[in-house]
Amino acid sequence: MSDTRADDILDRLRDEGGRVTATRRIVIEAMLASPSHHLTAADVVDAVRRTDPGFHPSTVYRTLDRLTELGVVDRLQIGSGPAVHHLTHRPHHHLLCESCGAVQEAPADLLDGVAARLAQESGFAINPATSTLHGLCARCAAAAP
Amino acid sequence: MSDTRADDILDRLRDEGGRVTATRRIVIEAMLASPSHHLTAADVVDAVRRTDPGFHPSTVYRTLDRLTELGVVDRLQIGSGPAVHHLTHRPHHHLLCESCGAVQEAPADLLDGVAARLAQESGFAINPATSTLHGLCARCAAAAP
DNA sequence: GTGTCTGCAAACCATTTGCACCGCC
DNA sequence: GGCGGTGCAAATGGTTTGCAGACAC
Repeated sequence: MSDTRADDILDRLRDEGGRVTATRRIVIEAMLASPSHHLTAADVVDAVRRTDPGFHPSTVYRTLDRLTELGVVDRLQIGSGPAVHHLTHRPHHHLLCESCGAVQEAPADLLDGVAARLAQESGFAINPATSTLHGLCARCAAAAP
Repeated sequence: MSDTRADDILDRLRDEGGRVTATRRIVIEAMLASPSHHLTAADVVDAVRRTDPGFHPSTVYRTLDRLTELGVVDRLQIGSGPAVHHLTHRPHHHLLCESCGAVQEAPADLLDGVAARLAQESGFAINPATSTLHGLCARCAAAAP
């Protein structure tokens, strides 16, 4: 169940010297329960307020910061808009549609060849978790010329 | 000379129905003269104010918008910070170092294979001009474990 | 009890917008 | 002279911070 998963995360948090609070449990459970896998801070606030109205944005930002530090959450800056977050799972890349704003996942090995080439040619080491390719999703590409 | 290049750009601007003003000439010349190829709006304001103190940020934003629309300038959102701009030249990708913030250019054909694979597998069409790969530059990768 | 979290308000930064005036075409 | 550009101030949106009280450990 997701409770188990939430507990695992909270245990990790405690192991790292963090404190397990009702607030944090609610945030993590909201993220686990969310149908979308790419939540803005505002999305999290909305979701959490269903359980606990009077919840404050700054708390979400601080909680997400902490969870990101901990490696439990990935934060992703897409375009100039708000950052999106998701619980860490298997590694993957992201594709952002510049027309409709949708984020989709791409296979983790997508950039392996590119990474090898870059490492050799320039020593640059790609970070798959935060490298987002921009472009047009299939739907929008079909709609545009 | 850069004057020639500035004139070319201003001519294109006029051809598209825009107006050639002293202000815009100054902005373009400042970008041509800048040692860095990746300028934030604030950088442009600073550069322009050396020629014309009392210059206003909103004008820079509007001018950069117009030039971006025109295809003369590329705008690039790197991380959560301010957007950077450069005059359009040969197509290329960008590499952002997540440690030191440096932006470097990568060969235009870097993602050709990836683009072909994505197009085939999911119909997603990469936009090379705005796709920035994140990671660690050679210097920072060597410094970190 | 002590150090971390939280609520709250205020500050922050990059960017956008509304409005009146100015000046290119 | 008409429309697009500019100066200016104020608003916006996302995020961060300072402080005082609350709570996990």
